[in-house]
Amino acid sequence: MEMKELVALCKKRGFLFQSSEIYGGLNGFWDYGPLGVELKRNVKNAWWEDMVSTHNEQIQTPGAPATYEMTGLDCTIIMHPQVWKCSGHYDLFHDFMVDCTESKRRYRYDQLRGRWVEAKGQRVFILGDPACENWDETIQARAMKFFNLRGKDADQLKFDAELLSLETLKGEFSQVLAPEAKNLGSLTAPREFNLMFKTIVGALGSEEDATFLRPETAQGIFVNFRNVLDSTRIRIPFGIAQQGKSFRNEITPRNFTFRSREFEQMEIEFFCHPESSRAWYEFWRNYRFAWYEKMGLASDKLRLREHDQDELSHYSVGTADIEYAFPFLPEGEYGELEGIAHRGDFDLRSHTEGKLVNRDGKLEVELNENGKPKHRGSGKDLSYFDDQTRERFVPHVVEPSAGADRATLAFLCEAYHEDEVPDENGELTKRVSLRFHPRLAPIKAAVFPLVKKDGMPEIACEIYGELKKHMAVFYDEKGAIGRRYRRQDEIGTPFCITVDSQTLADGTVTVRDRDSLEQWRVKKEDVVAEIRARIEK
RNA sequence: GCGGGUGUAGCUCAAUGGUAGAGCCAUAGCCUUCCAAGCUAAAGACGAGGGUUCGAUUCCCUUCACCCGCUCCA
Repeated sequence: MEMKELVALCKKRGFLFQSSEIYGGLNGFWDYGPLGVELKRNVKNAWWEDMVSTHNEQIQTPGAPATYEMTGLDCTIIMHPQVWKCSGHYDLFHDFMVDCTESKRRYRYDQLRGRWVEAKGQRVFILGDPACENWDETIQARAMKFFNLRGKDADQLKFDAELLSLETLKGEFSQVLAPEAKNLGSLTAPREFNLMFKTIVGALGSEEDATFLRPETAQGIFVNFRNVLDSTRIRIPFGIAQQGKSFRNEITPRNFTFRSREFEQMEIEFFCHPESSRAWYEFWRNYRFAWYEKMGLASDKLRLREHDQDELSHYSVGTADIEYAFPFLPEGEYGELEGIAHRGDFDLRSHTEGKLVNRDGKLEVELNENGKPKHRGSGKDLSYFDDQTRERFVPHVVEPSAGADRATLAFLCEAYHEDEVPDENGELTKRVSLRFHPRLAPIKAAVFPLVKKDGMPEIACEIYGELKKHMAVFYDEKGAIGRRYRRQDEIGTPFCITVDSQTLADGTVTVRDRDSLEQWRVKKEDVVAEIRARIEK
């Protein structure tokens, strides 16, 4: 399937529109249409039901190390600015970048390193490529080339001993050779890329009142950890779930809704004893993977990828991504649906003590030049006291963090299906159907009178009314029956119910299955029970 | 943010420095007894802004969006 076809279908049938389309659109923002909103809500509801509201804390979930409790929260998008300083986002999301006007490449300012070198009476600062494996070798080779020296003349190069960050040059780049440039001074001054959306609280607010739209929902859970403990009788191990919008000022939004600037997350922060955190991490990783399979993603397009040690965030003991082979990615590549991160006690401790950094494998408060905490914590005790063991500890956190829009997009991609169906003359014609899991389908059933006479519309309307009390249903009496079936196939309606002449004789109607095209007869008063049973199956 | 490409109706495609045309889809009606049939009617577009011109969808500039590659991706 080409991504183009899916994008076209999404627009044609009202799943997704470009935001502000009549004004030309806005890069990185998308609107859900009448069917899209139902689909996405079904995805979010399935997640919430399966993870939170139908979770039974009295029974040990298969694969779980123990029984556990689940509860929820809904926190604000704008939070106290200190939240983002202690979480690390403030520092991490303020990247300074330099552009090379010669090679048209962009580099992270803090990642560029080089050495001063003198030869032929000229002193220049030569940068290595941030991706290179050996800085000294790379810089040596580039210096030889720049000064046009042969191998035997290598001793003419006089290097300063130290490998220096570009930051030490304080913006004076006229003698700098950029990593892929041939001439000196091709780098622009460092420019700030703010990945968090900034806004001002208060009508007369100034820059000092600047706040940020949250770049993740997780922090709302951490800062409310104490509130949840104190207002409920919940005991560790337990999880707090939250769904909601987050915002990241992505440099390059791309690939339909996959990387959007405004997106919705479905996150769980799971709190447990440090000693069992590894086991819980493994449980959540497998449990969440199985959920996507259960909801219909093909296992050969899904992948569970453990991050390498050097890829891990500084506070994480382990992270795994659940990835899906999106059709817009090259063959063999996968895109992230959900990350399951072991976050240790980084978050709770940061919000108590101040922003932490990893020093030789130990988390310590990051200090500023005066030896004071760089970002002060709340000072509030976020530890946990276990009455059974009389032990006090800071819980460790396992975080399954999913993208609601990415999951919705994956379900759309997976559902898209083309096949051939015989028309009324027995000739094969192309059919497009969206094979959603019935729980996710925006419309669960459609009701048709076969023809618009003999009282069939009245009976169909009656069945429609009964179904409508329980689910999203569609009624259609317009046009040929085949056309009505096709329309429902294209929006993924799993069942079509048709009133025909036999209904008038024996009170049964036909139920048609979207995928197999099979039809069977059901008493009209049993239709609601029949459809509900099949959706829940 | 850089380079290349593309913007005409919901979709596919025309034509034109002087009233923008068709097919499909969708809409309403007729007809129709199970998988996009037929007939009728009505509806629908030059991405946006500016310039040149008597007149610009067409020529020029800017901008926006999308696609591909690079960059970025907590």
